[in-house]
Amino acid sequence: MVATLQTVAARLGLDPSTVSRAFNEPERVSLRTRRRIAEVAEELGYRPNSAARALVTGRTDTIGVVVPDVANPVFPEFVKSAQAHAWGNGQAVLLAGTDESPDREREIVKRLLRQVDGLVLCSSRLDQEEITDLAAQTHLVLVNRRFPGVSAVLVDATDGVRQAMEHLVALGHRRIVYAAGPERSWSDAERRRLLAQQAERLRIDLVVVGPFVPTHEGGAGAAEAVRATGATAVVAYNDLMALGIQSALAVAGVAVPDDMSVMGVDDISTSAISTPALTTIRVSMGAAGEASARLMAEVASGAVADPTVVTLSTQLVVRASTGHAPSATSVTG
Amino acid sequence: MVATLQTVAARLGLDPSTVSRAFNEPERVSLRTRRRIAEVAEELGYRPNSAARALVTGRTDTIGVVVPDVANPVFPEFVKSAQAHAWGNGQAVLLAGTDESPDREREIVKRLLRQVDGLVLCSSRLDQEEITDLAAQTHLVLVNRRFPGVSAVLVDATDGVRQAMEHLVALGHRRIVYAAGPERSWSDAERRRLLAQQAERLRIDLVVVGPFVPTHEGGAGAAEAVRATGATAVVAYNDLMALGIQSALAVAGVAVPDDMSVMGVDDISTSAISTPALTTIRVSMGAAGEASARLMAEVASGAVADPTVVTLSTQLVVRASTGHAPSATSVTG
DNA sequence: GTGAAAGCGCTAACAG
DNA sequence: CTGTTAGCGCTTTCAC
Repeated sequence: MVATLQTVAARLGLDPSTVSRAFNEPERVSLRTRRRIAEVAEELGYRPNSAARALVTGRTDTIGVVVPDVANPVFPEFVKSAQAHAWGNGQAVLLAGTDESPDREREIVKRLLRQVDGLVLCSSRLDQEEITDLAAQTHLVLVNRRFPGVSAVLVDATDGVRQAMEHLVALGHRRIVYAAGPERSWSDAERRRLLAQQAERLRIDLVVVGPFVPTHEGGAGAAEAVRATGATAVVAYNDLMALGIQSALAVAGVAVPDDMSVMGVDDISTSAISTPALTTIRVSMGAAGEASARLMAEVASGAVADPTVVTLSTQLVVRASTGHAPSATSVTG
Repeated sequence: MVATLQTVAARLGLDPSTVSRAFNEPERVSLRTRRRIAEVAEELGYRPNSAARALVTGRTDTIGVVVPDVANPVFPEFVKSAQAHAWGNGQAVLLAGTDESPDREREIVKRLLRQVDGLVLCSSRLDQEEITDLAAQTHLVLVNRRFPGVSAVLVDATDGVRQAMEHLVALGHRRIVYAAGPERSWSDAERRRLLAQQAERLRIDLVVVGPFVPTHEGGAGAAEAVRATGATAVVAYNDLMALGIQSALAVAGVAVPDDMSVMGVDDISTSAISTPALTTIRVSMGAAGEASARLMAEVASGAVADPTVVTLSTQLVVRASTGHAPSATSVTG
């Protein structure tokens, strides 16, 4: 038999409402009663029933976090940070993974919708119309996707991409290939755009191959196409792919960075300890998680939620995989 | 204005209970009415209010998953699998990380207790008394910890450890060091026990150093102590530590596996692509996640929940980090 | 400073 | 097959 407010109240000859107040508006209850209540509540092991509370207040103190793939190394850091900060704001986190499937994402969002105060959607693949619809029904924070009128946490790869391209050009590369990620991804489109812009500015060739599945395997599968372009350096959609490309190149007898420089995006923990260590454009997913949680907390506090866009900057981390200049024979420029 | 059962019912001149039945016990409602309800519900965008449902049914269709560290590479796979399977069973997953702190774990459990149908506790550091208490209040599944009368998913390292020790002995190692993990960890105690047992059986020396923090940094910090033992092979509490040890040994000019063999436990994804690739005792956290979700689903279905213990076996994966025999000079046996 | 009463949205007997 | 009724545990006016 679980203790409820009524149990506690009855035990003290009080009304449930008083006990409720003792927890929610302590200043409106005399110190003496408050203490007696605290004591009995503790003794009975009273814990508030969140469903009952949610039913009357309309708030669940829970947010939903939806990511494409929980096991993809970029997300754990994001989820960890988001969870920790949400918790600090009194919110629990419902986590779900879409397996990169829009259908699944739709289904998840639909089910989660009414049991959370807000939804954080990472790299959402939903249609514009669906996003609009959703934004009307709940508080929404988009990560890695920009949408008019909706709060978002965006990674601005401008700095990182500029540094990356300048780095490669300084090393003597004149033809660079981008191994693209998921077709409908906002991040991918953004990276293409920035790379093209820098390539033009620096007057070098940029060629794109893909799309590829943004995993280690996807990268391994991309290696052949990458080589076929005749480029001396490859920038992959993310570190996982870059690592996969490195592995496949190693198997094919292509030396990194001597025959081909490799670069990723994210700076997942493995990148620092791979061989060769991977040069990468660092994205702080922890910061992204924190920002998401903060936006959600503002929303929950009932603040007038003007859509807010938080932009996180990126930075090049140079490691061994782009360490040397390309060998003379492979330079085309 | 959000649509409720009442809204839908009113629109059709029906009673809310009929609409409720249309969703929960469709066979008790005529096809015609059911269709009209479906149509209006769709049109109004009706979504059930889970708080209201939970309040009356007593079930939240949500389970809590508590892990020490969301970003620790062993857990994402676990969480992913648990979430996916729980979802398949109609349950959402509330995720929380304890930061390896018992106090935080206590606090989390306390808050989650009344908003879930059950709790999956990974590597819990709670006191025995607290576990007993908790088991009385909710459905409990322990992962990596055995406790009388409580369902659990356990990793049986027996096979893996035996294979590991035989492998090392076959390579000529006669003195092996175990770099221990967290003091209060059931897994750590278990690994010590099994290693000692095998060492005795195989008549070789086993020495233990630690405890260390079970991270890459913790491993790096352990390297010196490991060397000081004069052992020719080290088994670390987990892959993260093993990788850290490898890094630190490399810096110190100790060749792996020539001067020292290194072995971990878990087979996290990084282990396969580190240099040298890490020999490890593979633990399938995905299987553990699935098993946890299954136990929780049984519990939720109201089945008489005899405590069930699921045991997962382990297997040695040999890679380069134990590839050679120890060099002659360093063999003591 | 505390009590009384109403109701959040839904389900679960029980009637009809 | 459908309507009626009651109530889950809590918060929130409104009285006193």
